Amino acid sequence: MGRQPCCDKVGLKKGPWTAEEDEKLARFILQNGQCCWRAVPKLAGLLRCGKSCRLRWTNYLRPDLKRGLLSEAEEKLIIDLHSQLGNRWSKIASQLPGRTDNEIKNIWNTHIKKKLRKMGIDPQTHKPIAADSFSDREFCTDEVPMMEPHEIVIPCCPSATWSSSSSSSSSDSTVKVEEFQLSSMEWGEQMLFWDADDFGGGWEFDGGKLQPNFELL
DNA sequence: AATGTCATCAACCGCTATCTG
DNA sequence: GCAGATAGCGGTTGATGACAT
Repeated sequence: MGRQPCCDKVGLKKGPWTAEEDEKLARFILQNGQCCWRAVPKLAGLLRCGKSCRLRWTNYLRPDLKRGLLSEAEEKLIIDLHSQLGNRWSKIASQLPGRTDNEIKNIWNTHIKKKLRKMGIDPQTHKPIAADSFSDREFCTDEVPMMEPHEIVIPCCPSATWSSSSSSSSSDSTVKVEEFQLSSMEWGEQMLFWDADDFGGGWEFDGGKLQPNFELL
């Protein structure tokens, strides 16, 4: 028998969303709220499966989404949470208002992993990579010295401060940054970012096209 | 200018968890 | 308790743009 596919694949559109589709979906959700994703495409007049609609809304159309680069504090929080939670992206995302699990996953895989490796930290275990195996190419996590999770410290930029929303910060970490030669970290890289408070608004329909009306205050 | 390579990110796929009858 | 339906999650892929040669 086998389970039914999440949606009838025949005649359904795949691939990138058009502005028109975005408008239909956003308008529908804003008017009716989020419920019963399976029914959404039909009711909103979309040739997409409910799953695709949910993803599009969650990752792109939601008005409360932050856009732009991550702040240093957000990046540190992600690293900290990842050391505690592992690849539980949705759990991590729930601690970062305005960020999606997909976004965090992408940022982790493209930026943070590299940064940690560069720092000599294994991104999966959050443990220092053994000196001989740390040759900026291939890493063997089996050879790293054992270290308890509570001993891990996320090196931080001296000027960085935790926002009040960073409830689960690593403030109780005890290992000195210098012990792992991490003091020359690159956290100081200039990162421009927009804070949620920098925006006033969300989406609006302008001339039949869905437009973000985020205005820098 | 043309081509190749790499980085990024939106979107899809398949699996699991949860809900409902 | 069971089975089917649905939602949600995490891994992976593919399109695209930026950069290097």
